[in-house]
Amino acid sequence: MKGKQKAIIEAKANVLKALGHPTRLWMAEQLQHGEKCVCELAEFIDADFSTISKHLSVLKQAGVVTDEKRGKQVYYKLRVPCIIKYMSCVEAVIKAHAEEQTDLL
Amino acid sequence: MKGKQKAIIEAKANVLKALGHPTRLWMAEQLQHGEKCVCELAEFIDADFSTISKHLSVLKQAGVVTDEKRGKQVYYKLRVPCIIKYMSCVEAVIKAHAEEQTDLL
DNA sequence: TGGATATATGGTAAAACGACCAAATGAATT
DNA sequence: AATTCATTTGGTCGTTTTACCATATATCCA
Repeated sequence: MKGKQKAIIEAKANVLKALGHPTRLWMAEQLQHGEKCVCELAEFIDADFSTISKHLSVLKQAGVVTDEKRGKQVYYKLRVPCIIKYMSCVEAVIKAHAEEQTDLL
Repeated sequence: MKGKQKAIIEAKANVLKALGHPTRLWMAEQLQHGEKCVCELAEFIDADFSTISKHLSVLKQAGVVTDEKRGKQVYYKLRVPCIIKYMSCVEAVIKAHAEEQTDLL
């Protein structure tokens, strides 16, 4: 694989990897209808604030979200909202997979 | 978050995580137009056969691909092809992200 | 200015991951 | 039945991830 192709696929994998954690995926889904501040997200996540902050940082580094500080709070939003629309397809995967496993019983 | 919602989001994150590795993403992309056997994929990957096999196993466990043994060979295919169509959106993310970083210079 | 609030950063330990090697399996060929 | 080919599995080890705690930073309010 050539250098550029390789770089592209690595960048794409990085985006998917960033979304590949339950907490981060949940956060991204919460942002699909608009920005939220950290505290709004944190309200529903049972983890240390520092953990939440680091997850958001991973999403940001991958380019999935952008952040903006306003007053005391930092607001995050999806850079490209389609990233979450895709979830319907991901759901199709797990549904098909689950059905197959159920059929085994 | 309730048990079922939690399980769903974990399964979805698992799918994204499975695709969140350059080698595995590349493999999935190779399968977008139909099945391939392990040896066909391996031909272009510079890694041990056992490594390749384990990557395929991760994709399979996540439900992204299914496998079928025919003769001496094992053929893999995407369970739900849309999983790769989504990549255009992932690309939009990295493009937007890259542009922003370039603007900083 | 001092204190409270919101968020980020550094350190650390446990767990998960990824790559390799060696060995096992399973199907086809001799 | 023995050998070969395609793939998987088990073991090991260095690297990365994740979660927590403690501490820092930045903004607002009194």
